[in-house]
Amino acid sequence: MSSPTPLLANLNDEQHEAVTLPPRPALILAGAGSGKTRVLTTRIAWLIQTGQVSPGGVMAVTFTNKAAKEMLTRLGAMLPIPVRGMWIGTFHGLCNRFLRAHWKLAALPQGFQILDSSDQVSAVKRVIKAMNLDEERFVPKQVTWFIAGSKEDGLRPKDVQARDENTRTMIRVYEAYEEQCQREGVVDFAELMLRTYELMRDNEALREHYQRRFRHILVDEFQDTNKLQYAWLKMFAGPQAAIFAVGDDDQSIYAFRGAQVGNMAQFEREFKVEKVIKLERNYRSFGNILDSANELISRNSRRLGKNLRTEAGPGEPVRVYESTSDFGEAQWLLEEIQQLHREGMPRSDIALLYRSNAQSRVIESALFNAGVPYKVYGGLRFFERAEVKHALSYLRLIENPNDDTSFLRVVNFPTRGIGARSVEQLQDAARVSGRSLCQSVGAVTGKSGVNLQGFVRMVDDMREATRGLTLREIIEHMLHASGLVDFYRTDKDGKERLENLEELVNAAEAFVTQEGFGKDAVALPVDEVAAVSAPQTESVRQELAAAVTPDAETGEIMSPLAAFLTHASLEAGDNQAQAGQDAIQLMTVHSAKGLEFDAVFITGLEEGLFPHENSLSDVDGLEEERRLMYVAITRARKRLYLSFSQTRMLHGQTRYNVKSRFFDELPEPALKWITPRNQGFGSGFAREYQSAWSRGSGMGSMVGAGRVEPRAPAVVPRAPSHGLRAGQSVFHNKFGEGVIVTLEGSGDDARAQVNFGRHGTKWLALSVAKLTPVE
DNA sequence: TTCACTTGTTTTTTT
DNA sequence: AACAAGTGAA
Repeated sequence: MSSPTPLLANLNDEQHEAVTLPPRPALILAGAGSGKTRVLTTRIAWLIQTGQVSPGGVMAVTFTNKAAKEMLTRLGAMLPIPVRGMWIGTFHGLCNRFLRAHWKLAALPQGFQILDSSDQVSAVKRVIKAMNLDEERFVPKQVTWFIAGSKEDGLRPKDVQARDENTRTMIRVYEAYEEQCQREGVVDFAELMLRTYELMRDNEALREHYQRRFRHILVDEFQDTNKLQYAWLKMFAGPQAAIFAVGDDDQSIYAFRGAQVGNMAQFEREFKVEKVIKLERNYRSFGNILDSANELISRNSRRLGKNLRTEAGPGEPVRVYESTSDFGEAQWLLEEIQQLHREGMPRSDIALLYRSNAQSRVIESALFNAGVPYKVYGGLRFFERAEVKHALSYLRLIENPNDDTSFLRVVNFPTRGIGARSVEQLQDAARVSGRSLCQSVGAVTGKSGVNLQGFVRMVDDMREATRGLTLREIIEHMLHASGLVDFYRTDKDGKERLENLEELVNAAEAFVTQEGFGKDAVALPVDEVAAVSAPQTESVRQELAAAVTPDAETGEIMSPLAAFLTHASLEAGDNQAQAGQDAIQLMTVHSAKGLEFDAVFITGLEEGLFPHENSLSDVDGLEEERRLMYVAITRARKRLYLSFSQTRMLHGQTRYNVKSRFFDELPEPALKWITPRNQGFGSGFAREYQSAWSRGSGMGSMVGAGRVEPRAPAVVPRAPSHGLRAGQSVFHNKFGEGVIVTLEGSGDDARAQVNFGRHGTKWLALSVAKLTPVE
């Protein structure tokens, strides 16, 4: 290195090597907490600063808006020059950009709108209804899943293999759904990707243009890419671009939605990556935490292989706590948290993680009752709230009256005497004429027809009245003219909803001022024209120029309203924007990915819950659960707590659980089983004991081995004639030790449901099976 | 058309 | 337990 750049000053050797790799396909295996984002952004800055590429020649793709924003922010701090013309964004955001510029070639209307997942389900539902199919057999959600899955495999209806009658029908639905979307001028998320991919594939001039342009393509979280995204990247990269893929196969936790970890190995092979660089030095956690993570994940097969190390020393042990009930677990969490907070740890540096959302309830009530501020992630997001979706539907109808999804959503909300019957008539009429609902209102006779026409006129009036107004004024007018404001004002719990509608106005205002609306839609084609004005393909230049030709009527390239609606679908808003007070962080393990905290509590570590019972059937499922656990562990900086409970309320009934197998996969020396404290609520009931049962499977490193006392179950079940009770530990010759979950029947019919941990939960006839009580 | 009641469902989630 | 979706009566 002739002149050391300050950019690279604080990188370790591995990072340095990754950042300064020659412009060839590269694969970086970046462990948790190894400075992945840093490498990614420094690489971009370095490439630009050393003049190897102009900002316009860089594309950087992420999965979430958050990651994209973070990358932009960090880059902004590194580079003095504004990063204009760089394509940094999510896969879908970049596709949106692309399709806004090439809408004509993509056969889309200029103002095409994007369906979010719930819109998509209701659109599919309509197709299923229109085709007179049985909704029991063809569940809209599942069919939607099928369609999205097909698209993510790059398959159009004609390409999908019709293995059986069922699939054949779903393909017909897929086909009809596509027609419907095209007719209504809407696209779903997968369509954004597929449409972009196909246009690149089929249009040589465009392909050459973009392939020549992007010299460097950087991909974050590569392990989460699906088949289509992989093909998409290949299409944009062409033969000469350098793809810089960063990922961690051990953190692949989205296989259930189509992510293919195999893409990493495939990439290595297909792009002839000479040397895979591993970032294994961890800057986040102490040794005991990392040892636990390493040991656990080593149980997975088919890994690319990677071991995290730290120079921070072992730190504190990983604390393990067993509780008799989920309630007790929550109490313990509460006390532990308060202790940490008293010791000076900010609440926002403490995370409570769980496998599934339903588990948050108990914890929430414990925190709530104690008056501890907390924040739950993963609830309804802003743009997904019913009242906001209603408002957005009106706005969409102003923009595009043929958007039937929106039409149906609000045609009778607030109620205006248009019931199911009227809507059905209207849909029939529309089907016959092949036109949109809005265009078909004239065909419905009688009182229904009058009401329907009244609705359409109302929307038309809105469109007329808001012409030329600012975005804020448009929304305010719509809120009143639609009757939404009046409706929620009289509604008994409409106050909060009204506030959300007010918030929508603010969001729009912020969108216009801060973002500079339609940044993606407008500025980029303009940039694109500039970028290609030189010796590029003339046809592409013309195409791009056409895309930025203003609308003859309004003079706008894309209306602020259309741009805002796009923004609303592509970026659903924060999960729950509770004011910035210092609060405990509650979230699922999935949503914790990418975050880090001083103290992390992983709760509900029970067989059937974590690992989840639905994942136990196959090896892949279990390995994904293990990766999930790995992700959870590696979120912790200083302290890690693991907890489980013998009983838990689930779906309204008490379940008896066995501790998670993951405990057997952690290094004993790193763990410390902590003694239950006096819980301090009432006498006789809630004192917790270490049960003999829990010590069964070889956890030799128990501390304080002397205090084995008979367990006092939280709720003492009645003892029937066979002498067994729910919650009791039993031994079975074949399945080993288990816990009785439920008992049914009596005499010869008596049956027991027993949870045998890794052997699963079984129903056993007591007259046949020999169950020996263990105590 | 609407309201009250019954029934069924319940992993993880971004765009 | 909690919520959505469906059903039946006014």
